[in-house]
Amino acid sequence: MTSARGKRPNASITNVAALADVSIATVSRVLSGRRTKDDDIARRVRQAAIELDYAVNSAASALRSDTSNIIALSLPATPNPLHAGIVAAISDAASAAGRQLLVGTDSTSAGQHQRIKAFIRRNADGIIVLPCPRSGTSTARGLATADTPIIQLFGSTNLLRHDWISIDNGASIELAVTHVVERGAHSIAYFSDAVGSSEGAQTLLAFQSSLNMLHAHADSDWITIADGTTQRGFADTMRIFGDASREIPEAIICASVDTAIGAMIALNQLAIDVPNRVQIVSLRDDTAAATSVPSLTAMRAPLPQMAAESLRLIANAGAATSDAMTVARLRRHVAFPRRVVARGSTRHAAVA
Amino acid sequence: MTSARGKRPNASITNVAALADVSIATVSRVLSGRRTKDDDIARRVRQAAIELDYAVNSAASALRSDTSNIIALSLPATPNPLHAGIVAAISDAASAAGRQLLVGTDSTSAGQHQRIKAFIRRNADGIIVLPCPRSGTSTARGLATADTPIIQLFGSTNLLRHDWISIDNGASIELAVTHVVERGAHSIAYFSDAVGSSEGAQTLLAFQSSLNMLHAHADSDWITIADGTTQRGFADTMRIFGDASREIPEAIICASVDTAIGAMIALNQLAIDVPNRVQIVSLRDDTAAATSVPSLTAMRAPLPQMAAESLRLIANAGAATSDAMTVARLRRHVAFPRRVVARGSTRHAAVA
DNA sequence: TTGTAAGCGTTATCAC
DNA sequence: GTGATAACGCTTACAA
Repeated sequence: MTSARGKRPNASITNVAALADVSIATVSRVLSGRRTKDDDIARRVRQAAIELDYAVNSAASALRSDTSNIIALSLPATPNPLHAGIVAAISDAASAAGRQLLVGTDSTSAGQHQRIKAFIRRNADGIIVLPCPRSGTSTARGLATADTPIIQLFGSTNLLRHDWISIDNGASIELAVTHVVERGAHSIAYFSDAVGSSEGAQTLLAFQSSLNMLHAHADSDWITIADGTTQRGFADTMRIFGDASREIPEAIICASVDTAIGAMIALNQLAIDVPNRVQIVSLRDDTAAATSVPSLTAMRAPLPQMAAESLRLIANAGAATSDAMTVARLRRHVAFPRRVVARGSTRHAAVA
Repeated sequence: MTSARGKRPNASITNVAALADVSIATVSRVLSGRRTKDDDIARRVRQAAIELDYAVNSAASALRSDTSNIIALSLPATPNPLHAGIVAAISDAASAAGRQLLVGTDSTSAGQHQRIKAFIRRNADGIIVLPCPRSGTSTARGLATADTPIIQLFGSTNLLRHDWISIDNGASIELAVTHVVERGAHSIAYFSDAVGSSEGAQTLLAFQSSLNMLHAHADSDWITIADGTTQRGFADTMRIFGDASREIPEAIICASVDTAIGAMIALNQLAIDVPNRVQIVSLRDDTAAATSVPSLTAMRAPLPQMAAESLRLIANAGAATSDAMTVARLRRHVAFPRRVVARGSTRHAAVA
């Protein structure tokens, strides 16, 4: 029955001002950091705020100052396992910047367009969009005039006509090839998945040129293009490694974790040692990679960096528009390579 | 260069009132549905709103009416593939109820506690919490007094002392057993994962009692408890099905998709037909289940229903508290069984 | 540096 | 049922 228990649910700035014996303007200035001095007044205000368990009313703050401290994220509704990591990374970055995260999912680009407009109405500080597949250019038009910064995250082409943060697939596979070559592999198989023509072709090209650059080679039938299933990895591996009379590659690069695990099961059946006889790298990562035996070396998108960069672009966009106004701003494009997470399916790096 | 291009970015209720030649109070009433008549005035107001591309300023609305139209969701930061589906389901349900979704991720229950307090400060209409593993009871205490409804979603125990929506594991496995028995299986293997003692034990018990009830049986070494990896499914299946001199089960129930796929690869190696000789069901679903060959019958949590129920509980909580006030409200617990998604690894249902 | 006071756009209250 | 008007809690000129 102490007074602490019956704490008033929502104290307002007026209560704090009264308790600290200053004006509400001073309270606002101290708590928002617009008043830098750390004297007795500042201390009294902060003390009063703590005592009353005060926190600014975000609705009032948003109404008056026209800034919501909200970052919005539009996702495709298709439950992609990567989405969970993306949401977590952006949530973290937003929290670090003192902002909250509004999320919406839609299954069509038209729905996504509506969603983005709703975000703009909410006066979000910035909007991050993972475009739905085959999102038409229609998405871009109606949003061009809005002054809320919009960032496209991922996607194989710049569907929205805005700043774009994506994955550098060419650099990623070059890193994968480098990883196994540095660990002693001279011959490499590549189990590609047949993602959209341009992206898949580009990655394949980068694989070939990485081989040349690093003096490694691949027989033509070591490069297969199919789905990303476990069975496919198993079948391709059985075919390529099952014939004892032929040369076998010293490493496999797989487009998916499932394919890599299928390959590992097949190699285990054939009594071919991983990683000493054959090394395996997956271009994607997920929880199964860490739990397999041996654990699977895999690449992952640097989500925290990509999220931080998104927020940085959003923050800068505000400055840019106030400067350039009606002049069309340059669209920025930042592409990150995936990072290698070294695990048990590749060897320790050779000491030169 | 039409006037449409230069459309004023944010028209306010005053502009709409002027254009419709009514008072702002009437505009508010018409657009918020508090005025039911559909006469000329209502039409004029709606027309004017469309013409000006007007949408209410949510900050002002939230400030004045003390209701934010925001649902908040707190997730563990660990990137669980299920999270993507959960976010999508809740986003859909929230959109259907005219609300937006605020999301925060945290890796500790302490962080989650802070997050929830921030959501309460944002004046969220309701908060949905997926508790972090081993979240202590500390999470519950400080939040008990808040009148913002809080719902726990998933989790194996009611960590928060609030309404709770979860999965009925016993009913789920009973449905799985029924599914294969109805399709002709009399003997069933179970590849369990060793999730937390209570939940795992409970599911195992339900498996046994389902067998009894449906007159099916399982040899004791057909029930294995291990991790959920593909390799484990492969190894267990090779062991149980590889000895031609022994009886083999007519169905396998697997705790994970990966394990089920490992089993399917093994059966394929052993030239045992799926689904005609052996049927397979996974207790979880993911994208790999649909793409395997044959595709994998799997169970999934009814996320749309669970999300809708969450919002229903939140909506009702408002009514309940205004009635009961200081009286401790009864905590509600709703448990949904997973649903079977029938695919190619089980047969067509036998016609009785 | 501080306090005073004017709004931000909406909904609630009150007369009519 | 409608319209004038007062609030909601905060930020920000502007005056002291």
